Amino acid sequence: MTSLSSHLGALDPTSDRAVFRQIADQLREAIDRGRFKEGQKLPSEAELVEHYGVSRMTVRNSFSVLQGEGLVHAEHGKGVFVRPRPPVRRLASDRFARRHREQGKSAFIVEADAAGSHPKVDSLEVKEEKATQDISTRLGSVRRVLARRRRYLLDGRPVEFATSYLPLDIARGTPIAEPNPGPGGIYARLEELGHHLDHFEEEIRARMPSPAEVKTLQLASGVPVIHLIRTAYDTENRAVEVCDTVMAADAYVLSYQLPAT
Amino acid sequence: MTSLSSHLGALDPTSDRAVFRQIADQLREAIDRGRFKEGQKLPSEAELVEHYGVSRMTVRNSFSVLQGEGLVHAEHGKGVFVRPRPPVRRLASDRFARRHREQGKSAFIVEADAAGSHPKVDSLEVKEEKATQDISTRLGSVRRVLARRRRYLLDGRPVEFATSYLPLDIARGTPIAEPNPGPGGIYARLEELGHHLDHFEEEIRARMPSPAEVKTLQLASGVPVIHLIRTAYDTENRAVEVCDTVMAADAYVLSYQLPAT
DNA sequence: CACGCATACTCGTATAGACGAGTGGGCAAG
DNA sequence: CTTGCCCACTCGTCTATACGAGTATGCGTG
Repeated sequence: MTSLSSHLGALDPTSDRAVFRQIADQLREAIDRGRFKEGQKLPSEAELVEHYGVSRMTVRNSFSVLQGEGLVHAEHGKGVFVRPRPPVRRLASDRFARRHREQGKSAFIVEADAAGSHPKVDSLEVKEEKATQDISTRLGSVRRVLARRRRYLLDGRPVEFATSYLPLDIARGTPIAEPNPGPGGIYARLEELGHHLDHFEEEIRARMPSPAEVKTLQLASGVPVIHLIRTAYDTENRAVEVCDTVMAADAYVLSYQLPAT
Repeated sequence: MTSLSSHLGALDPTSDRAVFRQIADQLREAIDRGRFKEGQKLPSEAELVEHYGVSRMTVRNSFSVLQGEGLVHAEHGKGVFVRPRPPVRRLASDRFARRHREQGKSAFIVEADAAGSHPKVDSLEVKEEKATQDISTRLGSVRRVLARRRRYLLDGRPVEFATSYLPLDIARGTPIAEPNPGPGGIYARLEELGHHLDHFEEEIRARMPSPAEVKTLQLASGVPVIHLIRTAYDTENRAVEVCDTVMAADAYVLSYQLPAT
């Protein structure tokens, strides 16, 4: 009677449920019940092979099910672990209100500092480029745009990758085209330039990440991304900026406040 | 020279990239380039085994990578197909505005009809039950609640599963406790009962579905869910309803309009 | 023509074995 | 004691094989 028996039961050979699914079910239930806690190591493949009397590929198949669900992750040479739920970043719908634009630091830095995290922004890239069909449509048929790319990290972990697109006639030759646009970010600069912001429109999708996104955000398998596309409109109802953001879904909760009118 | 060669290249034995990843890469690229179109069948496992000269498990491993990315799905006895992007349902942030509450039919039915789809609502369940810790907190420490559960289908496909929770002192004995609450839905009834709605708060998360959610929403592998929790507040700032919604992420785009003030 | 069956092709499940590579601990040499 | 190597244990990759089960097609029988 190994210690595994206390957490995991036996297989039901009469069940028509596949063996690897039964094993995955038992592991999932043990995790849900807290028998295996966050960050804790699950039994090794070899141990499960012995416990259940199945082949190694069957056990690996079970693990791959749980990986796909985002419940566990494997580390080469170490073991398979219950995936810890990282602290989430809450994005409130008023995060672009003017009153948050006073300070010199970016909203991301200020907010993360307040939450006791160590924020960082890297892979800054600012360049002019051809607009994609989608961006062009959103900005009102512009051909070329200024693209500002940056990646946000929290405590060393990349959590978000964002690109802002602005029409060249607005951004060229202004602080917006500088790597550091100054206090209050590009929205403060836009208003200084006479483009008074009226409202934002945000589109939200969720999907599995592309291989490139997995790399950039160092995503574990089984973690989707939230894809947010924000368009900023000025008081003349002209789209002055489109911000395309891809976030690690396990690190974010988006929050919106809506009037009931 | 089989027809596969026109779409798929050869393996690079000198690469340190795993063979199954190289195969997945080639298939992914062929799909991205449109060489395999939506709904189209990919080469069978046996064909790829022959084309690449690898074992069947290696080919299956490639397919499982693409399945995890939500790019393809397998059908037993038929083949592996490029997963079609279903038509998405766009949820606008003004979808609960009073002006949309006039008609007799539910917002879901009206909207889907307008889009030319065939909507359906099923698995209606209305019952009193004990509030979970989370729901109780959101509703302001209530012990028991009225729960209204329903599932939404579009053209026969389940796309959304929602549960509304209301405090018993508000809902008991009212049309809200009936399976069909009448024109304008429960928000119209709440206002008739004197609970004038002031604003909503929506929390959005994305994650991989639980096995139960996979079953209820008939989700293909590699499709995340959007988890939306909406709280409705009346003019006295009391939470009068919490609606917990799980949506198939490939069927939805959420859209929010935000003031820039 | 209609039905039913055989068959071939598809993916699903499972076994057994082999070697590679990352990790960490213990032991021996310096 | 410190350094460095070896070894045991971990997961990663790949092969070869077997049988099961769902699907589609064609052919022969009635």
